[in-house]
Amino acid sequence: MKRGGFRTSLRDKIIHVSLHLFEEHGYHGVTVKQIVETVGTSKGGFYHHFTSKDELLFVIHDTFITYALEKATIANETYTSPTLRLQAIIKSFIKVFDLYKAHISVFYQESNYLKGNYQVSIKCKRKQFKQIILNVIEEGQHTGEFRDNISIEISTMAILGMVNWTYKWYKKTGDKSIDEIGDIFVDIVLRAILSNESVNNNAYQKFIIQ
Amino acid sequence: MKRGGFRTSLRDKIIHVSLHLFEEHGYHGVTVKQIVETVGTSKGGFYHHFTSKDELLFVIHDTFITYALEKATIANETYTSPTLRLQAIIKSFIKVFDLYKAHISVFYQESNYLKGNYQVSIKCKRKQFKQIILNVIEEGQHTGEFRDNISIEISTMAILGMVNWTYKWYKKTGDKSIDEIGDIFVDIVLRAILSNESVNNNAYQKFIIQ
DNA sequence: TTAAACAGACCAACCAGTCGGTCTAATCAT
DNA sequence: ATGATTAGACCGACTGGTTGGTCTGTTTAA
Repeated sequence: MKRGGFRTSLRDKIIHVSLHLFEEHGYHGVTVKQIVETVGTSKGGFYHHFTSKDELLFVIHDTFITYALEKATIANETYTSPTLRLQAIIKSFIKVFDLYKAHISVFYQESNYLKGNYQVSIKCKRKQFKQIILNVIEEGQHTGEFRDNISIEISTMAILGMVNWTYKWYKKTGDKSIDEIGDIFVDIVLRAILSNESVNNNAYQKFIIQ
Repeated sequence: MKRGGFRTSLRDKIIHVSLHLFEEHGYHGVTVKQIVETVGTSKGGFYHHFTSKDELLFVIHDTFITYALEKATIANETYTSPTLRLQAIIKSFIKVFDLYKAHISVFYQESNYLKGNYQVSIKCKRKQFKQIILNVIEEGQHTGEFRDNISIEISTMAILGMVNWTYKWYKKTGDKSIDEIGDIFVDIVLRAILSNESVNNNAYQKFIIQ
């Protein structure tokens, strides 16, 4: 049976199991022996599908960041105004948490253990993601939708921080859904960076309350 | 010569060196051998001052969180209005980054490797810190300074995320000083959560521009 | 028959922590 | 003042257990 076949392959099982083990105990807190025992396979099975434990860590990183980047790009291309774009990006990104919570946890906690080309590849995609937000804010300042008396760079990092940090506390069983959280984040961000003119227009109400 | 003497003790040297090694390579990426070689001491010297590598990690965590907690408490006690309090807390916290950037990096990247009582002790202080912000926002909503149509919990996490994330990107050599960054953060947060009445009062201008 | 999928014993390297010993400087007895 | 005593600071070879990874062999499916 080839990779991507109609039955879950051992490869996928290993990723799935490792993900949750890494999330709980950290990359270094989990041994390959533990992984194969939990999966119900052997060292041979593991190393048939992965060249190293490092590669497994990379795959986990890559699946998440690739997905997030794709969603952000789509959100960016779907809308034309910076306000709508920023809103869509934030909401699409926060939604990723429902799907990839475990990936993200591992991503932010273990990314500095990635080695060589693995690290280079991931860092590049991270940069692209940040750049998307940065561009939107810059554009919004030019069109006058966003106030321009605030640093683009710092605003971007503030937004990224606010959203990224969610991995530390978000739980599916919490009393706020990821959609509600996303709405609040959009509210906070837009209130903070929209220009006074935009706020006075219906623009603000329209986008926030939707 | 006793600990805390007028010359930097070996203990302090070990902490200082480990800090920067951990920051760059992660706790698991640094061996005790590397530490003692960099310091210019020996295994014996290391284990004379620390019972384990774990304890060293704990000490690093503890010095930072204890300091941050103390500063937040002071900021909280110095002012009476929630707006001023929140402003002071954010600014005091962001200032900690200048002093303890390395500690904070290690803190957020390795805290889940702390074991047993070490972990319990740190988690407790983290909770206290979060609670301080939570209380301020709650109080602000009661006094009417902050708008009350926004979740206290999510607002708190948004603020914490925005500020905490700074450890990922802040550099002393960057073109924004930590003070400027703090001011922007305060601006963003207050714009986002002040009630419309507060904004219309001079309160807003007064506090932001100071 | 063949090639991929998997099993599991095995290994070399590594690493946190130990332990007997040395050095140094302060304290004390004479 | 000076030799004896002592305690803390520090040294570094060594160890016991662990870990990522290998290798040879077996099963399975086409």
